Amino acid sequence: MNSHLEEKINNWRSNQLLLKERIVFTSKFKDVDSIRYIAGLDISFDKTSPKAVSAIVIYDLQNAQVIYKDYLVIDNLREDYVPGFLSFREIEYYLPLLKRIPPSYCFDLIMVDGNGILHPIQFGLACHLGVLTNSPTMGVAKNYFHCFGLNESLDDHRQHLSNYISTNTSKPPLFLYSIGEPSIVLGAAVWTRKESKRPIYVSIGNQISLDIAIQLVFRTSGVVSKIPEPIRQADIFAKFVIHEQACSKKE
DNA sequence: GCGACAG
DNA sequence: ATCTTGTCGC
Repeated sequence: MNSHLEEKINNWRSNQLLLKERIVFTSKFKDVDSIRYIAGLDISFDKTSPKAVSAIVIYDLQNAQVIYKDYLVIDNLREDYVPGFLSFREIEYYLPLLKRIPPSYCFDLIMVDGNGILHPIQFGLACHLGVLTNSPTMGVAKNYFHCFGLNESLDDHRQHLSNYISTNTSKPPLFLYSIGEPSIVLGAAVWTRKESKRPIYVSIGNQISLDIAIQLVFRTSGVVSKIPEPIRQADIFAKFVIHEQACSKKE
C-alpha cells in the first residue's frame, strides 16, 4: 500500500543524486552589484479548494520595482508534499512560467521560496530549478529545515538561535554546517530586520556564492519585510490571483 | 520504533 | 502551504 510511495520516493532520491552533480558552484557574478533583475517565484494555496496559483515576478533592483508578472492557475497539485522532495511537487508549475517570459525581459537570477543545498542531500528546490533551467538560483526559507546532513536538530538549533541573538546584538548571519569530515557550509540564518527574532534561511541553488546570495538578501529586504522583495512580491501576486479566482467563481 | 520535517 | 487567536509595537 505504501510501497508505491516508497518506490516513488526512491526514484525521486536517485533523481536528486543524479542531478546534484550538475550544480555549478562557481559564481556567475563577480559581485552583488552585477545583479539587477531578479525573478521571484512562489505558490499560494486556496483555503477552500484544492486550487493553487504559482506566480513569477521580475524585480528590478535598480529601480526597486516589479517590471513583469505572470501566473498559472493549478486545479490540483499532482504530488503531495514530502519533506525533502518539495521540488517534485512544485517545480512543474514554475518551469512554464520561466519558459514563457517574453524575450524582451530577462533576469539575472531566480529566487525561490524553499532551500537550495540546505537540504538532506544538498539538492533542494532552488538547486533543482537551477540545474533544469541552467540559470543562477538561490533559496530563501522561512523555517529551519532539520535534515540528516545538518549538525543541529530543531531543538538544538532553536537553543543555538536564542544563545546567538542574546550574545550578538547586531545578529550577523549565522552559518549552518554539514556533519562529516570536511564540514561544508550549507547555508545561513540571516536576520534582515533587527526587529525580528526569527531569521530567514539562505542557501545557494546554482551558479552563485553564498556570500553574494546573503548580500543580495540584505539588499532586497529589511525595509518593509524580512522576506526579500522578489519572493514577497510573487507571494502577494499569487495571493491576489487566488482571491480574484475565488470571486469570479461565485458569479 | 517514533517523532520531526522547506512548502 | 492554511486556519485562528491573541499580543506586541509603532
